[in-house]
Amino acid sequence: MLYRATAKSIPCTQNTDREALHAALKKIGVPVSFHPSAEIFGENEPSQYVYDLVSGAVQTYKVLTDGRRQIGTFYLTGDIFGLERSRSHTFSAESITDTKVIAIKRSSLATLAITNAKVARELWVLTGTELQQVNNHVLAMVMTAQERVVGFLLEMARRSTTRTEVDLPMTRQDIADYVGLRIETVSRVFSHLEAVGAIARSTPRHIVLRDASKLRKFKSNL
Amino acid sequence: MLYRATAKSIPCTQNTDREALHAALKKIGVPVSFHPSAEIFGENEPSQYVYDLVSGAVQTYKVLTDGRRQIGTFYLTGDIFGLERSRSHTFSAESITDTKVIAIKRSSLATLAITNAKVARELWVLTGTELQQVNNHVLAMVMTAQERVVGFLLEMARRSTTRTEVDLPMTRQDIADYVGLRIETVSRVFSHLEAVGAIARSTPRHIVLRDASKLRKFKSNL
DNA sequence: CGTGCAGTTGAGCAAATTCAACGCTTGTGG
DNA sequence: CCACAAGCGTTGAATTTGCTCAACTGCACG
Repeated sequence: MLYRATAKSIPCTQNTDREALHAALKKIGVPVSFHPSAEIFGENEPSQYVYDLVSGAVQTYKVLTDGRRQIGTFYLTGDIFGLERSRSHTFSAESITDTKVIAIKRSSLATLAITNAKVARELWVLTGTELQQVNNHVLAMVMTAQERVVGFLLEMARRSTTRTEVDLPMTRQDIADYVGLRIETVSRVFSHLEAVGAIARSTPRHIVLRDASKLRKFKSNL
Repeated sequence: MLYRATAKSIPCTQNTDREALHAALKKIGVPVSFHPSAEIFGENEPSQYVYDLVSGAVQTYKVLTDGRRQIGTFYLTGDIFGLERSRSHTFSAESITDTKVIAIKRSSLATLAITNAKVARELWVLTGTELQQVNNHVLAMVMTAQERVVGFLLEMARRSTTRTEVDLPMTRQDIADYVGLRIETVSRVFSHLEAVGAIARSTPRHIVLRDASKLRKFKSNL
């Protein structure tokens, strides 16, 4: 299994370190599979495992008392999730598609981190990257509907292999709950982006970025 | 100088650990003072120091290309800020009021963390708490204007010594830029809260929580 | 005593939500 | 194989929320 490089934007850490981490985790973890919409862990559950996402897609979320749902993060192939300081998870996690992970016991990981300094630092980098992403999420939340959806699309494209085509594993509802909009608003933005020729849709889930520069103009901020 | 306990909600760490950290930082750091609105560090500057806030108030922020400003966090007495994984700061930091800090060289802190395991863990706890707070910030951003402002007030009250009275060090603009609303909207919510008897204002900055349960009803979520 | 800044308030407007209907695809049972 | 129900996505019209623009107050400072 070859892992996609996900930490290219962090200059102080080589991709090789990340790949070394994946390799190390593979040795001490066990493979687990999930069907779509399966709960991987629940909010407030003790956080016993860390997960290395081999294939598929996962989202973390919280359900508010008014029934609304906020999605914290989408994780794609090569991402590591469930790594939390606190004893219990602050979000729930569920598979979006058919998903394969390597589940690593926290205790095993702690042992590994002690013996392997590179692994320890890579885990530290990982949480730092997570913090940075959540900060960006806050920034996204003050943008207009268009900017949020475009930002989401560009982010997904950046994380995809092709960079110009995106296969969205999640529903419109998931996207809406991620960017903090209603499902209809997300749909309208998609339609508008297609109408002005910025994107094309073969199916609702398969998006082609026809004009990335035009797309970026819709999301000039930051 | 006695430090206020800020980590009461984290059961696995005693306040004594936090106080030990403050004491240790005081030994290896140097005291620095700032006038109001002074830049403590800038976005993208190399992060050379970590700061222990002795008195006053500090905010971190980012300025977007459209001129708007997003405030990341408000730091009050006893908080530690500037602790970042990356080589350079992702936010700017400025003093809100007259402010005294202990500035600790990153390198000194690293040395200390190696020799003192308790300090090392406390720093880890610190960043974890930060991540949790930013996650809460994302949640806040999908709430209504009232819920955001009430949430902000309750949070400030929780961090204050009295719990029922708040002396806001920041302007309405700062609050607005924190919760992602316009200054007028923030002002209107304050006025409304006062009209229904949930709060009282002697000056615009001094808020008395007259009816905390009524206040909490405005912010039922989470 | 005027000037400037912080905060408040009002009226009209724009953006996103709400409510509702409808199309497309998929899967299931007759 | 077709009928039909269910889920996902899209679209339209009315409504609501928060924003924009504007005026005005109170206070601090020169």
